[in-house]
Amino acid sequence: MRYARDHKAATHEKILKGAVMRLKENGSAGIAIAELMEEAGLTHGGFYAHFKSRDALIEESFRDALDTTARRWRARAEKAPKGEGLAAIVNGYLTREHRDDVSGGCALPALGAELARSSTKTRRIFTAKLEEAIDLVASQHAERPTRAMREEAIGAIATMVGSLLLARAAAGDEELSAELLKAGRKKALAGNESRVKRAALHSPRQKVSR
Amino acid sequence: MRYARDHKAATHEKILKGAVMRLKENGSAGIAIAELMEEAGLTHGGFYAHFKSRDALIEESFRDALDTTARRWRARAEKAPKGEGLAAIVNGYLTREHRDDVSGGCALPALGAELARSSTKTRRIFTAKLEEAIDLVASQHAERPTRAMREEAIGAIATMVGSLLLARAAAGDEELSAELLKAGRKKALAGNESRVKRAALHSPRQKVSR
DNA sequence: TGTACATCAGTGAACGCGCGTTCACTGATGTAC
DNA sequence: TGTACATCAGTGAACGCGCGTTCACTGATGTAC
Repeated sequence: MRYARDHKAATHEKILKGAVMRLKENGSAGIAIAELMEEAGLTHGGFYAHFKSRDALIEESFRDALDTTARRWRARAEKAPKGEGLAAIVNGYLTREHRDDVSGGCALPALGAELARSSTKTRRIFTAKLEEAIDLVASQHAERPTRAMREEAIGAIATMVGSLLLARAAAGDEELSAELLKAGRKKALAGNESRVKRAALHSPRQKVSR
Repeated sequence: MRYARDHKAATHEKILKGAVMRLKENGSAGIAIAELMEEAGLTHGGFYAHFKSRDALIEESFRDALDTTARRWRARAEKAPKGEGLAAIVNGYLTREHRDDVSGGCALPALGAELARSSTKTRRIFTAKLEEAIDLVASQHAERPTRAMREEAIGAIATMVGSLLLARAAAGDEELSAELLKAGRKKALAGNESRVKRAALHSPRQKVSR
């Protein structure tokens, strides 16, 4: 072969990652094959050696974005000290940095509306990943999970996603946008005051990978 | 003139309302002029007697969607009995009916991600309307608004928008989707238990116009 | 009251551009003998 | 070890389609006289 054994897989990955960034940043309409291939250092004709069609690429991009997002939630939770997992997740999520990093950030605020109109298959992947995230957030409490804790976890996730979505839309108004992040952190963590140090609410700038 | 005095304005409105529905349902990429005009009973060429360009139509559609959304929040709050405004807003918002009515529903979960990448002008309209909604929610308490109440209102709105967004994306899994709505209602109203009858949480099916 | 002209929302053919997709071809490397 | 052939990621011209936009034209009504 002309290239190293894993050369093709690497090119596939390169194209895919570019597509994921564009997908989150501009939606599926923002994915243009020629542009994507040029960015990967190739010409547009070669695209079809890697993907069956543009639609297939988009589907794979959704899947990859959701996978990556779920993996990050897990990593963040595992890294956090016992009993402070939720605060670590929330305070790592609702930051200015995450708000300003649409292409690299969480898939849910960026893709939620498009997910709602995507294929059944893609939406099944979404619900599976969301269940993972719910379990993960619910299990941040020391005790064993209960129905009430599951409900609380769902509410916290919804609050996080909604806050980030609105904070991004309001990004032109820095003050309002910052308020959205702060109120979101407080709301997402409300109901957990007993466990969470109030101080955590005031140190949202901590370095946490997304 | 060939038509009634307000005929042109009526046609303009008809095209616009169709565009708003498509915008919320499929995003700006879902707006096709020929299709839109056909639905309005006209041929595509006539479009330019009403709008300068497709982009101008999209901008006006964003504005109209945000206006309508703000107007509805106000109407719902005014209709509600004193002291139960927040519950009325939340329980009218997080319903299956609203979840399933993307084209007719709230603009924020449907357009949030696109708003983030729209023109400065459009985003300024958004922040103004959001401020209205915040004031409205914050003023649902009997007392006079405080900073803490403003923060709580922002958190409640973020929770509502996030819940609806995720409930729509999860619509294929009816159980999970219903859980998202329910947990969202609870979370949005948390911190207001003293004022809100717990019963309100259990009657989300009430008829409330959106 | 009647006639000529101006107006203008709407028509529908035509244009042009972007973009996804196809396809014959390239050329470096691996494999068979 | 050397030669012929197969492989296949990548090239780039070409095709075709959808769609936004333009434009000359229509025809019913209002207005001027």
